Amino acid sequence: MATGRTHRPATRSRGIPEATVARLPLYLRALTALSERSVPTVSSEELAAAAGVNSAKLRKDFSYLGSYGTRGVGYDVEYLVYQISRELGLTQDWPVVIVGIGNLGAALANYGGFASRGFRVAALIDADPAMAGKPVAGIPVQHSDELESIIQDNGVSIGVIATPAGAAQPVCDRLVAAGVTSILNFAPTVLTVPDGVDVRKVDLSIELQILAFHEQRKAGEEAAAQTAAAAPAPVRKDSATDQGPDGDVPAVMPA
Amino acid sequence: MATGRTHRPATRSRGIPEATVARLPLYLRALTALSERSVPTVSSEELAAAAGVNSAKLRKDFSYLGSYGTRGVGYDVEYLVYQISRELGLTQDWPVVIVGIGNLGAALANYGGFASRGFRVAALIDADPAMAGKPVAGIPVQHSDELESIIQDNGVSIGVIATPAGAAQPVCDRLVAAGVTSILNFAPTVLTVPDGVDVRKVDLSIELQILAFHEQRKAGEEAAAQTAAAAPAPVRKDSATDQGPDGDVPAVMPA
DNA sequence: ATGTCTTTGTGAACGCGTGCACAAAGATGG
DNA sequence: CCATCTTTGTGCACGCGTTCACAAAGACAT
Repeated sequence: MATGRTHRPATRSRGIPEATVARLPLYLRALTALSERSVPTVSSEELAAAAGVNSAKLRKDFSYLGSYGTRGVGYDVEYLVYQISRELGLTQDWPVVIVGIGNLGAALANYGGFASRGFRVAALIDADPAMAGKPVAGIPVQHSDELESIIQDNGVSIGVIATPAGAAQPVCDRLVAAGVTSILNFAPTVLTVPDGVDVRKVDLSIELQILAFHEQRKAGEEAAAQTAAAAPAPVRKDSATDQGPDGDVPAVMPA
Repeated sequence: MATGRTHRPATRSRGIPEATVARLPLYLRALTALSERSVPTVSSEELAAAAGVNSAKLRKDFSYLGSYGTRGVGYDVEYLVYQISRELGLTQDWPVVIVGIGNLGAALANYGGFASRGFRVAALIDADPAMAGKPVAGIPVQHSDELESIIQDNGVSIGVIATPAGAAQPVCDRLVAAGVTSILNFAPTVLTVPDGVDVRKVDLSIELQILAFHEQRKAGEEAAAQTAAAAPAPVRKDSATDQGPDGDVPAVMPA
């Protein structure tokens, strides 16, 4: 999972559990595919398989939205698409700004999945004056000086941060001060925001590290002890005898 | 959170809870920053603040790894960096292939966070023959025909999929058949893999939709009923009286 | 109209994750 | 060597999320 919500202790928003909200876009995507194939109805079992979840979980998720199914038949695809879209707030248009137009920012600007779901890239913003005016994905990049006016003129409430780590917090502060209340953060930093502002984080490096953990387990399930002995472990600092430079003695659990 | 693990029912890997594993990279990043500033020790309170988590949670997380702290003092930064790195499997080199060198794939290839953590981009692979040989991030792109041999020659066990949605499952199948057992998927699709293969998913569109949900709640906490009445809701299919085309009558809960 | 069959919606049990609160451990000063 | 102070490590309770299993509801055939 490349994401982690920034605290918010599972604030069950109006009775819909956070875990359910996180799955709704998944259902929506599967339903949209069915809709394009003109499939009229779908059972919880089929839809769950398409979304990669347990069917009981899916039914419970939908039960939080209301009773939208028909027993013995299933769910009306079009109707459900509309209900989920409305619940997620996708029936309205969300102007979004992307700050930091490097490789990743450019990739995001070109990403088609935004426009198709009610998200509109209102502006691309970068701190580099040389970038200003250059079109990326058909939109001219604007300089960060104009950040505040862009936010206010377009009524932007969602900001995407794709800057280097060091610039993320200052940019975040300016976005929030200008009126942004939801932030998607791609910079590898912990952002501090006031109450009432939502932050979601996408961290590519963390995802890989989690994969590496499981990979290591799979690979070294039998040869684990061997590698542990071979790797040079830093000596644990013992405050009483701490005078020489760090040695190469492998750390062993003291008795 | 831009990620969601693909089932694996919280498989507590060797006693370390999945939730803890997901936080270890966060601690590691904070610790690395401290290490660069030559800070010798850190308390759970300080480190927790830097990582953006509760200090009790942090201590419990570390307790799964062992007793690496000193009461009254805190944790030795260098020692802890090593222990977490080892636990995550970052003391060894992980060759990684990136498949699909579009905007996103190129951004990933250029992303510095990989190399700095023991991940090495072994190859860039794309299906477009016109891309073959073109250098991206200093690495020449190779054609998908060579996917299997690249995987095997380099002993790659982690693959990153940054292709369009339609190509993701076939690419995934080929990766798995060639020996890859961990996949980081950026394509907006549910991947089906055999047991023993880990899949993590990063979905930009889903993250934005979750933000939109909370944004909508914040914005329309008082004007909710109003917008619901204004939006044109598709009529619910009533199987008994289903003859005309869809009307515009707002759907209302039947008595 | 009645019976059968399918599929939903949900009550209930269970397990994981979180956070409190405190005892144990060690450092530090006199 | 003893007292005090800091900080870790963890037992415990609570709440969220998941899953099972089944009753209720409706479609459909006869």
